[in-house]
Amino acid sequence: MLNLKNEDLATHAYQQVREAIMQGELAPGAPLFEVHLASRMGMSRTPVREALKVLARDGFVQAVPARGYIVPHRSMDDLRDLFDLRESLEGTAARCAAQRATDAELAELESLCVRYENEQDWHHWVQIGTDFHNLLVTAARNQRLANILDSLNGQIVHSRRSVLRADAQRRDAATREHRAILDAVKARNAADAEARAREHVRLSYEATLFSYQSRPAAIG
Amino acid sequence: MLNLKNEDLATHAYQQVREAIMQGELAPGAPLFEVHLASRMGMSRTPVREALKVLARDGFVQAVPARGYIVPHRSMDDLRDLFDLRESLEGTAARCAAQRATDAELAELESLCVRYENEQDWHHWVQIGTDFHNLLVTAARNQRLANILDSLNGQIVHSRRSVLRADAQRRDAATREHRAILDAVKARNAADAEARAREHVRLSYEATLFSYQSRPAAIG
DNA sequence: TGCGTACACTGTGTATACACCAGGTCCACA
DNA sequence: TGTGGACCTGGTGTATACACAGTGTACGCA
Repeated sequence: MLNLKNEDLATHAYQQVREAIMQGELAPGAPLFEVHLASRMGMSRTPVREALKVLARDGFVQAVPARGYIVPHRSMDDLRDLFDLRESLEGTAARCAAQRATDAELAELESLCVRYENEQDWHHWVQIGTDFHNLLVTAARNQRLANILDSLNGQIVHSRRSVLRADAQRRDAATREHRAILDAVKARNAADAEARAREHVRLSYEATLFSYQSRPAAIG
Repeated sequence: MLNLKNEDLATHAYQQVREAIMQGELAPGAPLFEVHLASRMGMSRTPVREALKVLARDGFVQAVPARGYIVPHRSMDDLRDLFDLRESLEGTAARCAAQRATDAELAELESLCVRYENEQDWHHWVQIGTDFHNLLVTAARNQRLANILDSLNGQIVHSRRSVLRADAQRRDAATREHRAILDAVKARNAADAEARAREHVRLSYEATLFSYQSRPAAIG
């Protein structure tokens, strides 16, 4: 097959499958067949296989020995593991950002935070929150950290969205927590930035658990 | 090729290449060619490609767009990034272990720690230290965390070994630091366990930097 | 009717073929 | 002698062929 884009097919397959899982088009429990994915994306099995190997390493899909792959169900333990890691790593990101962010980045973070505080439309609000997090991680100047967080966040995007959609109190709290993180980062107070970021993740975990108790399907 | 072992060739290739890099048989800067690796390991390019893709994701090799892979040089920034992540994640591992380790694991950790404190042979001492770390991570009950730490540690095994070999004071300090971590874990004091583990990683980073200033080649 | 076996189907694991691309070399020609 | 371009070499990216494994089903036989 001719490669029309300036990007190899394996990368393309990785992004497509990952996106499909994150959007819920591929639901937990769904088996993933190389042939089907390949024909759906108009390529051969080879790049699809390579993409699936990496997705499995990241935790987006689960390898079933000699039987292929499935989209994994998220158990409560798995959710706990994901949030434990996020707490640790978002904390590190905030700490490093407090030490390393440029003034331009701080200004941009401030601007995002103000928009975050005032945005009414739910979809926009979620997007601004994501942009804020991403910029904070960029400011931490650690590409490995960014890659790991990107992968972890991709795996809980579902539960996060459904919690925030259902819980207005949590939205307000999240907004205040972002502000607290930013204030610490702007003050170049690394220890406080880390503590605030960790607290933020811990509280979202608690909200997620609470939401799960009332509506188990939300986790997915 | 017939698959004689009960393990697929891609997995085998992954382990072989990773091990070769960790042992220094493949030095930083060395180009990695699929064909050569494949013939060296007696398999075709296909499983080797898959292994390299995952190794690149882990950071063990560096993809050169359209030109293959090389064993990456570790810059000072890269070393800093690796240690920042380790500090965060070893801390989390210790915290979780303090909460979740079984009594049998605590007993085994104690036994390893005593052997660590008394071992004279350098190679054995390093091995016991590794076993101690691994058991601590196992006790944390978080497979993702274990995978990430395994990969990070694999990437700094060189500098760690060379620092410890050259610096007897650092060896003594590391021994005391392990003891402090274990005491906190045994006391089920999660916060203290995390703090001790982080301190341990921070101090090894400082020792590594110091070692680098006197003998730059040690980092590799 | 109930059970076991053979076989077709459908998937993965691996090898291989082929297109394409980058870099070096060598030769023709100014 | 210096230079430009054809071509060779050796690599990746992708498609495809083939071997093998697991599962469901249909059929034969007790």
